[in-house]
Amino acid sequence: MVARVRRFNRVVTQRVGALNDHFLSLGRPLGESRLLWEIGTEGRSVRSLRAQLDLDSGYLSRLLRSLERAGLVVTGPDQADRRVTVARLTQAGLAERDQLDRRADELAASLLDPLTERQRDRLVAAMSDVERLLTAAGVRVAPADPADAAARFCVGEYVAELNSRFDAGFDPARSIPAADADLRPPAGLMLVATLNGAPVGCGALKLHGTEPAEIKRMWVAESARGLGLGRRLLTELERRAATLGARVVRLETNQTLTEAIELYRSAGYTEVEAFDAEPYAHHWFEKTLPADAR
Amino acid sequence: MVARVRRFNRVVTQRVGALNDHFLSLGRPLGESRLLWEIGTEGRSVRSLRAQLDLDSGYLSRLLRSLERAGLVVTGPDQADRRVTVARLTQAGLAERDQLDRRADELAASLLDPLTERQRDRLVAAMSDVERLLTAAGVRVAPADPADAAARFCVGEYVAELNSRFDAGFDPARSIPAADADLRPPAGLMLVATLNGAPVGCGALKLHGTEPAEIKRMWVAESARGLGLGRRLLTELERRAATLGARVVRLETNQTLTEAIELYRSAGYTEVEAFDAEPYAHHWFEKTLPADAR
DNA sequence: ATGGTTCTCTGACTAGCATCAGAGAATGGA
DNA sequence: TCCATTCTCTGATGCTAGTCAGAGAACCAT
Repeated sequence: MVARVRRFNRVVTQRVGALNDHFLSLGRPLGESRLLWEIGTEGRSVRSLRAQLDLDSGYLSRLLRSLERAGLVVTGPDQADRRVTVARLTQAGLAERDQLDRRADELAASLLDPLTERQRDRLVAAMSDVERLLTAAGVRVAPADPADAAARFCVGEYVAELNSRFDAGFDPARSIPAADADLRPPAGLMLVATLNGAPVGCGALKLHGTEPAEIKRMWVAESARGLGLGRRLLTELERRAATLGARVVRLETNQTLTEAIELYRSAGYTEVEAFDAEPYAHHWFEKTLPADAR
Repeated sequence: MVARVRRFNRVVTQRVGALNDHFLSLGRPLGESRLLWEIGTEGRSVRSLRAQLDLDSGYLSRLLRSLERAGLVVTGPDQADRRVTVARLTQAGLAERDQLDRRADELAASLLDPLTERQRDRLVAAMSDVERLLTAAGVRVAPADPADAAARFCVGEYVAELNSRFDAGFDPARSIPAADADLRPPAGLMLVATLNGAPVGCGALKLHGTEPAEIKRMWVAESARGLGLGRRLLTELERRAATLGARVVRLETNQTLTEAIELYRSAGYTEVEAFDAEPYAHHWFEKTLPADAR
């Protein structure tokens, strides 16, 4: 299995990676081209570019200066926060970015070109699988403090989504509360999933000693669905609940969250009588954790 | 379709490419590590390294000098041709190469690690597909002179294979000859397929004006089977035969070449009476070229 | 207002990757 | 034997990528 992955790595870096770099440099250093691309049509703050491309601030500054000298970029202070510099593409910069776009299309087409129709279809299908699964493999799940920016972001998205999906909206003040302290060891814990540094999912646990633990705040970003992330978060929460003493985990959910309900059922949860008075819940589930996980 | 390929390129170069580079440099410049790897356990001539890695001779020399200084490599003149330098790994060099090997395994494992069993199986299956099809897309098919080294190599392999597969061996002297001149414009032509510079297949055409053209010397290297290369060569030969005036193409083959017979049938060839006295043939095929190809 | 923090920029520097020109040894064919 | 060619190496040189330290402006909480 590992040998197959290595073969894949070799072939792909040779055929795609090298070509990619070569195609995307239009007589310009690769770093500059990449930066030009990432600035995008709308312009971006230097701050966010630095975070995403993971570049040294001095280095990035120099790259920008070089693009500016070439007349492809203009920079200026951000209105809201004048420490922040915003970079925007000029007409010439936009034109060059378009050209990069076209080159990338050509590169992709050149990969497909020598193949028959059927081979192309199979290649594209296989590429989609690989891309999806590599993305899934790139998601990191780790405990986080509920007050962290990433955790806050996730919970905010979670609330917003419930509010848009529940028939009568969702007001967290009316729901059974889960304060930060409840989701922080030793009372509980919170897991946050990140992809390339951006938060894309979360899940939390309220512990009650050997009494059933409660699963809370299960959320997966729109962009990260179909990667099996919900199941991964759920499995990880169960594992941690078990090692922290729980023999049973339970949770409640709303009837509009059909994919979540499906997940719980397929993960071995069974529906039980209401065990609390959560006003937004229609279904209550619980699962006895396997003995070997405890 | 192109957009999907581009997504794939982005995700893969990010997750595989970058990691690859990072993993494979053990405190040593990437170029040196790669060179160390390519020298292999058996040692290689500087000449072949330069050809494969496509490096400047001065640059390569410097890299070798650096590895030599580090005690990982020894170089010496080749016995057969004392202009050529042969590089061999020392014990230390072999040990470092082993370590690179292990790192590459780790990298591959780290890609699979966060996934479930099922996801891994799917990922590996999709990777195999992508790898196979990208390899297929990397094969270049181009006309070549029958006297070129690559063409000679292919025909040599072709003869060797027939000799090993035919029940009574194969002696080209007893077969109907096809001299270089017959396979060179305007009398005919020869196509050679190469993968990363190495010849992996061939096919030839003997033209007879508007009379049926003959297909000869169809061969695909063991290592390049399953890529649809036989079909691609055949299609390309037919196309060229049509543009050069032929309305029909024909060929003869031996009963032991079952996959070739299958290819001809599925490509629309029908079996006909013997049209020549080729002693090694059991089946004679012909195909009328579609009018729009002429 | 003040002190700590955030953000960007400049200067100084290093390592790596690469190319070109030319020298010198070995080879092979006329 | 001689001349063209092949092969490798050294020297000179330039660009790219990236790091580190520190300065100065803007911001924010107190």
